[in-house]
Amino acid sequence: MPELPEVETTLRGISKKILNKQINSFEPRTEKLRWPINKNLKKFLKNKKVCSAERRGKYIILNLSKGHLLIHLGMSGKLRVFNKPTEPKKHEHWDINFTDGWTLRYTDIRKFGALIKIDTKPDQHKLLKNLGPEPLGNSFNGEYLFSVTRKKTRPIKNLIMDANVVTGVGNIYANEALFLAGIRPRKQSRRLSKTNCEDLSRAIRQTLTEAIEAGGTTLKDYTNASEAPGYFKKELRVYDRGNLPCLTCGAKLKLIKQANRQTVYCPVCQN
DNA sequence: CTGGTGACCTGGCTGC
DNA sequence: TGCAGCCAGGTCACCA
Repeated sequence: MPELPEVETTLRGISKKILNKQINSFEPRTEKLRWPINKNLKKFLKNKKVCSAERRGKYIILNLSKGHLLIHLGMSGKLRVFNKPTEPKKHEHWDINFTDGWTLRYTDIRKFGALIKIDTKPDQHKLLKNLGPEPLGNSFNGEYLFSVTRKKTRPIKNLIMDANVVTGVGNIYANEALFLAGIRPRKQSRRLSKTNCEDLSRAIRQTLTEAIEAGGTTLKDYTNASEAPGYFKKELRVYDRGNLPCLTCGAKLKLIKQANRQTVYCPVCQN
């Protein structure tokens, strides 16, 4: 579910509601999500203040008065902040309760998300230290993409979905960006021209930016921190449209399986 | 080093 | 209706 725009939308939704608040208690209701939840986390979080919140790729980092908390939403995770504690339902795996009565609650049907305490500098954590540049940042551009595609034999879609090449581009937006750039997903990375790389980096930036402005994509059940759906779905041109006509030329969109993921492209518009 | 695959987990949908 | 089988937005760990 959550790709970069959904994570960004979530972060914006929770930030102002939790900033500068002090943590009263942490209540886990599961032993583990993707990894076991650190047993010292209750103690670690007690009385800590949330100084700032930021995003790195699809990770949310809460910077505390001492230490950091790393949150990943996996495939189905959601964060919500509310001030009237309700009885936690199934799949609502943890709460961070603040001293003013507000609660940050995590819901995740598939338990692919993560909650990790970090004592050192976050960017040196093994999950973060190898991440590629932010697709919306200045260091991600055609020149960068050109340099990392040289000598790479793997398909370009696999490459841009590799978080160590560029972080935050998931399946939906990889499909969309490749369509926008007119490049076939299976094209070998090293075969991309300089122009291809410039088009693709621009397409990735544009796709993500538009999705953030729309509040993320809602496919099945994504909602933002206020439980509102995202409105980007109506903007999707290829994802989830296999065998339907291309919105540009009318040709039947190809649906293939690539790297175990649904991949859709237009055989006419993309080369 | 590079690249491909399995695994994690649950629910929803399809088709028999 | 029931149920087996397949699929899903992510990505780490492991293997060749």
